[in-house]
Amino acid sequence: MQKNPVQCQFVVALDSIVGKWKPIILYHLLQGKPLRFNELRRLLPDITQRMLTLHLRELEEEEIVKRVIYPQIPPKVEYSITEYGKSLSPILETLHQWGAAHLERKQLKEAKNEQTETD
Amino acid sequence: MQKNPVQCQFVVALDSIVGKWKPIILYHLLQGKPLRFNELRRLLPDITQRMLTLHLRELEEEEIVKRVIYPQIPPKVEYSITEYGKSLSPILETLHQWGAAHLERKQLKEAKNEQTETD
DNA sequence: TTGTATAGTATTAAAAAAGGTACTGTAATG
DNA sequence: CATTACAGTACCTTTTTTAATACTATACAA
Repeated sequence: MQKNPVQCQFVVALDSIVGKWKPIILYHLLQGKPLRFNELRRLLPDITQRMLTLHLRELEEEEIVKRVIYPQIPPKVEYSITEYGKSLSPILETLHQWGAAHLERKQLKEAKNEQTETD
Repeated sequence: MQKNPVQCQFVVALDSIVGKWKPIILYHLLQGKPLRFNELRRLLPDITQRMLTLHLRELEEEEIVKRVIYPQIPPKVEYSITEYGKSLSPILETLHQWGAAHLERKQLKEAKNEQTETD
């Protein structure tokens, strides 16, 4: 990892939200309702337990996500967004909007290409 | 890559700016001045030619960066941000701000820990 | 007694990303 | 004549990320 100070702020921010599953985990947790481990699994049908664990640990480490263990059997663990984590909301929002526009643009272009090909 | 529609917009947006060097390449190009290949290399002292080429190609593919070849010898190629690429500006800006705050927070916390340890 | 649900861990394998080094061709410079 | 600048490409290795599978413990239900 380059130690370039200019890059740092971007990288720091991106590290917190990048990862194959982090954006969607955050998306769900930002809805506000705490979610249990298996609830998250069901919301991300293709994630493996290992990957979910790893990403949640990273998010917890950065105090973006809070992990609460209820000492019961069978075990219960709830994950929720922290106040600090909520500050990511504008970033996610901006990304989502840009992504949507980007997709639309791509699709328009593809449609145009198909048209000129059949002309 | 998960084909989850909820994740798509995030992933699409992130793909355009994520990569070990993309944010800093974009940062420099967003200054407005077109940059030559080797100028970029000098600005990113640790990047290899190969990595710079690959990232620039990806950015070009997405029409975020424009590549102009001047048929001279020695060759001259200029990279610049496109109008479309400029639309990434708010994302980068938001990320940069959040990253700066996140770093500050981390440093404050470390300082606090050191203090309590020496108490 | 077998199976289910819970929230994971451990181990190994595969795939993707990044890095390192050498090499191209042409012209100008020392 | 050797070196430098330019903008890369080709080939190979290392590192990182992701995936797959099996396993843990406990309690409850059929």
